[in-house]
Amino acid sequence: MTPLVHSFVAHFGEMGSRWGINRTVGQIYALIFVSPKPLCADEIAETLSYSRSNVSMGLKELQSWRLVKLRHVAGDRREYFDAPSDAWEIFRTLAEERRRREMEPTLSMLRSALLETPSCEEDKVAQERMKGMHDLIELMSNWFDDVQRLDAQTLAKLMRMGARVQKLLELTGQLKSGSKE
Amino acid sequence: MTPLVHSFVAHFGEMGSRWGINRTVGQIYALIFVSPKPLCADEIAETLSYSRSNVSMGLKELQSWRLVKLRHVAGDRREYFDAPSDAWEIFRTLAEERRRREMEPTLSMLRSALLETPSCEEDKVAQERMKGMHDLIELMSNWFDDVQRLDAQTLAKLMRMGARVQKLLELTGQLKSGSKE
DNA sequence: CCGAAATTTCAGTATTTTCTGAAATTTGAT
DNA sequence: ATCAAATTTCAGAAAATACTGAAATTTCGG
Repeated sequence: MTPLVHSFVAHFGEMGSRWGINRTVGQIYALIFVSPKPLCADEIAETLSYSRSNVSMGLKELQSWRLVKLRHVAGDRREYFDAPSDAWEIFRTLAEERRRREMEPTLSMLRSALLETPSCEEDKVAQERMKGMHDLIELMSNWFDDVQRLDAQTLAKLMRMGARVQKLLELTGQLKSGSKE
Repeated sequence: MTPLVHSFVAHFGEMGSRWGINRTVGQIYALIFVSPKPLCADEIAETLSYSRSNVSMGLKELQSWRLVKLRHVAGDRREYFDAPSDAWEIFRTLAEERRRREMEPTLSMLRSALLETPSCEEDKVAQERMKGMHDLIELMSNWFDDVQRLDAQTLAKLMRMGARVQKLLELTGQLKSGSKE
């Protein structure tokens, strides 16, 4: 590993724990991400000094997140892995997986809590707060879904506009109300 | 704790670990969030059956995330805590803190990696990938910054528009190119 | 400024998570 | 079908993290 790659890999290892993934998984991903060619488990285990079985588990985890893809090399029985190199694609995948793993379970918990009949004043207040949380998460979940469908270029354009979108919104608001009158 | 509150608290405890926070911290937050009045550390420790010192640490953590606010009750020396109940405000705070804790360190690591002179072909490829990641994170970071300044109402409107924003963008694109010709 | 009430710190323990190595299973070329 | 190469599983060891209780510190009413 070159010093450049080493510092990238180390950073992802440390960051991993702030996310839900552990150090090993973070490092494996970083290594695959910057590698010019697909890597096999043995190469990864060797480079990072982890046991073969630990790497096997890490790769399973990364596959479950759809962050790495399995490749086959002609005339080689081993499994090779590479990562999509397009940052947008990675972001989409991550957003989608997180929605599935974090937002959806929370939404369903909130929905069933909101169906309960509050048994006291305390529960009434609790439900109000939960309603606010539910509505926001649902809104964001749907938004993700919509945005997921935009192509990278449009998405980038939108982001670069940033707060200026507000101006656009005001403008269309005026057009609408203008047409009504 | 009523059964309703209990299930909410339990869910946050479990979810906590998918985030970077632990079970205790997740539960403390959930309890404060749905409580109709500010709570003091003793009440929290009692309700959740955690030691007083554990609750103290958890509250410190939540304060560092700016998810709970310290309150004082007249004629009572104890510290009471409550949580902003506006879901949008919470989302903003979280986005801001995560940017600070996750995006900024990564950006600075990437920036210094990109300043290095690549020592081999492998490093060249690595830098290309890092560049893609850097640019996306920077774009998102700036976008967060912009969006942070919009009021809740505008933000909600934007989200509800979802993918239809694209139409708006196409429209303005036409207006612009139209005015040039 | 005293002292009781409250909070924080921290060393040690408990629990959880990660990691390994050996054994079991799967895979695919012959 | 065979069997060696490759992958996976899993029980237990190692490491990291969370939690407690006692002691230290801070805080504020008097």
